[in-house]
Amino acid sequence: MSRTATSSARAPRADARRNRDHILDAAEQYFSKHGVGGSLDAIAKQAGVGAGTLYRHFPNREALLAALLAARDEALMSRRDELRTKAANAADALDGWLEALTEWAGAFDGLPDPLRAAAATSTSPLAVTCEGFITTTEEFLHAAQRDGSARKEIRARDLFLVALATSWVRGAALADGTSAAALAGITRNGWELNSSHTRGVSATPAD
Amino acid sequence: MSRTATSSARAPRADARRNRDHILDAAEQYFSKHGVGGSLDAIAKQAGVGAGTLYRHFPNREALLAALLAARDEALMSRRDELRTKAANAADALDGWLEALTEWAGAFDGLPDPLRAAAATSTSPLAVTCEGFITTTEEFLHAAQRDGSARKEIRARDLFLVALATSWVRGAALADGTSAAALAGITRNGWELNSSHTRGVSATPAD
DNA sequence: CGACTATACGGAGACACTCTCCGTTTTGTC
DNA sequence: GACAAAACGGAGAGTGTCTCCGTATAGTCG
Repeated sequence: MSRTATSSARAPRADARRNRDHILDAAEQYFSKHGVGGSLDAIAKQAGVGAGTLYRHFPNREALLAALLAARDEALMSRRDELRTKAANAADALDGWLEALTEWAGAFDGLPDPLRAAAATSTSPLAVTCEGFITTTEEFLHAAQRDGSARKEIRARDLFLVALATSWVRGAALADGTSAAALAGITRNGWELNSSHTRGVSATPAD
Repeated sequence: MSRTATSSARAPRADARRNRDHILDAAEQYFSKHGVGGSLDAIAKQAGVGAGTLYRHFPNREALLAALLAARDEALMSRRDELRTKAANAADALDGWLEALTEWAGAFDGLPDPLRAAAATSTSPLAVTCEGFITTTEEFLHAAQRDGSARKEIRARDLFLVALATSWVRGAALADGTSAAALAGITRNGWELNSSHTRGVSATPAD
C-alpha cells in the first residue's frame, strides 16, 4: 500500500533472509545424511539459529522440504525441455521423464513418503510442486498415446505415483542395484504398447 | 534339559500368555485405527498393562507387527493353495497371488514401510515372513515363465517389492479408487508377455 | 546521529513418545 | 504354606516437536 503495489508485504529484513539461507543449507546437509526424518531442532542448531527461528520460516517439515526442492525444480525443468526437443520419440521421452521424476523423488532418503501424502492432500506446500509435475507427465503421456506408443487407459496421475513408488522401493537400500533397472523395465512394459523392453537384465536375446 | 527336550524353555506362565493376548488385541485395534505408527504406550494402556510388559513381550514395533501378521499368514496361505488348484492358468495365478500380497500389505495403514525395510535387512522378525512370501511368488512366477506367459527377465523379489509398492500407493487415500485397479493393470502388463490388459478402466474396445 | 517501531531472534519449557530399570507381585511347585 | 522363578508396572531418562514471549536488531525518519 505504501511503496510497491506488486508485493503486498514489505521486503524481508536482511537478517531474516540470511538466517533462512543458513537453515536451508543446514537442512540440505542434514536431510542428505539422515533422510527427511532428521531432527529439525538439530538442523536449527547446525544453522546457528534457535528453534523458534526455524519454525517461523518453515512452519513444518513439509514447508522446509518444499523450499529445498524448489531449488531442484529448475534442473527437472531443464531435463523436461531437453526431452521435449532431443528425444527420439514420444515413448523414449515419457520414459526419460519418468526416470527423471524417479531420481528427483530420491533426492533424500524417505522423500517419497511426504510426496505421496502431498499428492493426495493438495493442501501442502509440496502439493503444488507435485501437481506441476503431474501436468508435465500428462503432456508426455498424451504425446505417446497420440502416436500409439502408450496404452490409452493409462492416466498421468497414476504414472506419477508409479515413479514415486519406484523411488520408494529403491530407497530400501537393496543389496544389488539391479532392482532399480528391473522396476523401470516393468514400469515401461506396463504403459507401453507393442514392445518388450528388457532393461537392466539382458534377457535371452532372440531366443 | 529337565523335562521336555523338544522346547528349550519351559511353558510360559498363565498371566504372561493372557497379557500377551490382550496386547495383541489392543494393537490390532490401535493399528487399524491409527496406522502402524500409533503410540505403543497407548496400546499398553489400552491393553491394561504397563509399558514394561509390552516391551518384554515385543521388544520393538516390528516384533509386535510380526506377531499381528502371523495371525493373517494363514489366510494368505490358503489363498495360495486356492490359486494353485483353481486358477485357470499360470498368469492368472500369479496375478491373483500378487493381488493377495498387495491386499495383505495393506492390512494396516503404513504397513508397507516396515515390510520394505524388513525385505532389505533380513534381520527382523518381519523378514522371515517376507522371505517366505517371496519364495511363493517365485513359485508362481516360475510357472508362468515356464509356460511362456511371463517375461523371462523378471525376478520374484522385484515382483514382491512391486506388490508392496502398489500397497504403498494405495495407502495414499486416493480420492478416486480407480488408481488401485490402474496400478494392478500396469503391473500385469509389466510382467506379462504378449497381452494387453486394461483392468479397471475399460479402454476403447477393439478400436 | 539518535530515537523509535516493526520485525525477527532465541531458547526455555510444555507435551508426546520410546524404551529401560528395578522394586514389587504373582505363579507354579514341592 | 513356603520358596524361587517368572512376570509385572510405572517412574524416569533420553529424544524430538513446536510454542510463547521477553529481548535484540534492522531500517526509517527527524
